[in-house]
Amino acid sequence: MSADRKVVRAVDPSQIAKHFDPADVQARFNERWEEEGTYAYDPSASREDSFVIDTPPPTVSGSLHIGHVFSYTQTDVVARYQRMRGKNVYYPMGWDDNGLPTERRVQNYYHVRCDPGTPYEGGLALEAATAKQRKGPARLVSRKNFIELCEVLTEIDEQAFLDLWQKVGLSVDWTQEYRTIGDRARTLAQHSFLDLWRKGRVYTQFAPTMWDVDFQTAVAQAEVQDRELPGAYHHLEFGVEGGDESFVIATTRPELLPACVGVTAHPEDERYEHLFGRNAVTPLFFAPVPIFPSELADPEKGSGILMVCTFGDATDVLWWRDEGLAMRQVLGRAGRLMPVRFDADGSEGFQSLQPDKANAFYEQIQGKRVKQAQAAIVELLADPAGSATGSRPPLCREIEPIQHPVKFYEQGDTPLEYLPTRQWFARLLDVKDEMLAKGEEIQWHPPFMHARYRDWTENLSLDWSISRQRYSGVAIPVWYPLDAEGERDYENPIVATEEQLPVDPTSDTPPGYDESQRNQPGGFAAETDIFDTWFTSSLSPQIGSHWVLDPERHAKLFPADVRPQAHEIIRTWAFYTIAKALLHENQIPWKHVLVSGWVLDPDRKKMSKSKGNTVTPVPLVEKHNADSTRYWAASARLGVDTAFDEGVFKIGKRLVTKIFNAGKFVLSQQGPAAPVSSELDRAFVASLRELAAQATRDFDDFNYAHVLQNTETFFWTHFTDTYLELAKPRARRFVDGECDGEDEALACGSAIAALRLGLDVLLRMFAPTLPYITEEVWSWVFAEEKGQPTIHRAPWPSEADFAEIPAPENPASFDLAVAAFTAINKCKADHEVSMGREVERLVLCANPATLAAAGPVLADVFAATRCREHRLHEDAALEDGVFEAREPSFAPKPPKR
RNA sequence: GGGCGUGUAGCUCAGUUGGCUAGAGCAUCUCGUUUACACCGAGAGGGUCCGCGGUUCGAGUCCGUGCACGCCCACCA
Repeated sequence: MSADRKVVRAVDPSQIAKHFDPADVQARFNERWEEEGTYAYDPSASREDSFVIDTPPPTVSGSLHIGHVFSYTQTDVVARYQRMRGKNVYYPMGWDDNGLPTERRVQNYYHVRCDPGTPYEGGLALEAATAKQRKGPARLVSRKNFIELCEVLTEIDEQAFLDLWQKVGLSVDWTQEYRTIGDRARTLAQHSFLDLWRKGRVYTQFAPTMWDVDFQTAVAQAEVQDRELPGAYHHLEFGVEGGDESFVIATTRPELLPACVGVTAHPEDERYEHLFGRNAVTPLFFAPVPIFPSELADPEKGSGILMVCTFGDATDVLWWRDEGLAMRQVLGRAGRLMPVRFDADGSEGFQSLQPDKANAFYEQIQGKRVKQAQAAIVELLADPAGSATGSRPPLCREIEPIQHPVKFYEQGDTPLEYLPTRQWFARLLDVKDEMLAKGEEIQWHPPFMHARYRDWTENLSLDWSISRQRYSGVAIPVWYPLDAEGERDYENPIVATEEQLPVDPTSDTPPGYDESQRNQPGGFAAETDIFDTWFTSSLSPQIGSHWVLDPERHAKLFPADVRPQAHEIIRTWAFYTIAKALLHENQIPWKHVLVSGWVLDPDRKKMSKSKGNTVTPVPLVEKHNADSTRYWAASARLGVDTAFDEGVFKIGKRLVTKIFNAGKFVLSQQGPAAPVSSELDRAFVASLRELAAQATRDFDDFNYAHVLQNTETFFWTHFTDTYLELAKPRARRFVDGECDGEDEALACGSAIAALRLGLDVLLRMFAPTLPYITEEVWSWVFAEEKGQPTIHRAPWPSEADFAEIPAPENPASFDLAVAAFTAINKCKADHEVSMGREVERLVLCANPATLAAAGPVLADVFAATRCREHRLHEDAALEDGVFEAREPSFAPKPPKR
């Protein structure tokens, strides 16, 4: 070897820990990454050079779930890839800490209820309620105290999430943290409202709305879900005014009988045709109500004729509106039957042909909740005195149990009711077509998720109800003028000015008024409602970009590149975010939606607290390590639900250990610095190059799982099990003192260079998924050698890594070497000798073409298998590329030292 | 009731545009251990690719149909 040849810088393996210690490595690098701002967004970079992520702000009041780790890690893998591609990655974290879920958690945690009538108590600090306290009535606290409790608890909850994110190594830029209850989010949500108001996109209306009687608030169509519940048909006999006819209706809600305002059947139903235009008489309350035909009545269902109430369901609302029926509201906002009076002329809304009897009956159900009222009215219906036709009891047939879908607020426990209330709405029905067009412009991953959005949008039937009668949230920036009688003028609300934002109408004064005029006739009154929490979170891209607060920044961050999210909230979060971007700026909010799948329990059932099959993430991440956990998450493709399998964590752990050991071996090889020149090395590099190209294509399509799988397979089968073993003897020649000639030096140097290139490229390909082990191995040599202190800012492998290296003479060289290597290993296994055992001699057989083609790499094979003497034998019967090792004789087992 | 997805080895999953003599890991069995790694290595066994029908020279892959499971949605009589 010539004297001027440089020797590669190698690590001393004794300086490296015997085993990989994840806890130490995680702590060390988390600190360093934060110090060095490894993941910081650079606001000066151009839009084209940036990659913008609209991170889902987790609902902090929800419990930590293994699904969080799963989906957020998947996004992080994409973020890390883009960063290595040289993109300036904007990767923020927001906390969704306003809205009903927060309130519900506060109510449960402290066992309190908000009561706006209770006076404020300064310095109120509560502990989590004890089991004993929970048995008693909830403590009433003022609105202000309640909101303060929300603040305190969400901060605790946010810390738990933050800890988890750091435990799994999310490469979030923590300087870009936001809260949906924070000032910026408030300002922008209120600005959104102002903009929509100016554009005529929001309006207020008194109308029947879906109402949760426990939370006592309106809810939107998107937050409603059906639950299959047992119910029962009750068959009630109705009379007909001015005759002795009767008919029987079937109802599942007999308690709404006093609210009956009409009766309907299908127009072509011969049984009831003759009744249209006449009045029916209700049992118990003797209310005369019109009988009208409707296409919506199904002759097959129940008895084919049914009662219309204010309001039993959405169809009742339609009939009530279309037929101009009376309003007889019996159900109050708290879900109890309100006091009402029946009289002969209906002057108070409740007409009855026999008011005394009607009132007597009603008194028995008044004040009861829906379920109790139902039980009570069933008893009353057995009383012949309540009959509208004669002396038979009006409940005329056995109660028939059924299972039927009932609407619930998705966070609620009691069925929803339709109550007439005043609400704010955003007009979405008239932009359906534009919404659908925007959906086409967005790339959905996987593509079938687009159908979820399209179906929901096409079937939208109500405008978006954006007001909530709650406390923790962003205030609707509106006041109402009061007339001389002190009545609110809802037609002419006073909307806040941009300069006032963020504004709280309950303490701030509307423009042109004086605080002394609050709640005075001729003065003003505050809107006390808050926004639906989605009204704020649908602005997450704009909250990140600062929107109107910083137009220059907004231009660089909006629209975002990707929105990662779960599929069950396509109809809410994705849908509303698209709506906002459309209505405000006629834009799409992001170019790609990445829809993650779910983690199912091992029996492929959805995990839920009630089933007790949830997995708590923190102990799991601690038991395995961050990289293994990330390996598990990144193994699942987008949109695919995965059964939870702890075995996958173990495989990840094994991979991490292997990377550690392979890295230690490769980087401790000392030898001449030389280019990759030997045929086997060139063939190995050629396959590595192909792997990298494929991985880049996959990653550009967000197919991180494919990249991981292919890289892992390559690492194991092409690198550690084969190439590393085949190149090992040659790489060691220098240390073994067998590198005297120039050719030997070049061959040794070639092996070391190719091993290092293999490790270097594979580390970078693993880096997005396994940030800790790759950073650790990177830090031993590459960080200094390449002048890049962190692998997470190193360039993603590209053609540039391979440009200097000549293509192999024969592209099949690598596979041929492996085939020969495998044949000799199999021979050793068949003879039950160790892989390391020396072979005195053997005969390697293959067909003539194969043998000839493998010529240039066989020396490495014989060296790796420790064959001292060998003979090649042409056997034309063997297929191309197949080797067999025959007639071996093995050296004696060396004595144990 | 409508829409979408899934169904491949005992388990968890890959299988691009139809070329498969169907793969990987785990688990099982056999063998092997001084020098990167027992958190290891070599080898073996294991499958009517959910059923049925069709298109094709050829189907795990495309079409039709049925079944099972899951999810989303739907007008509570």
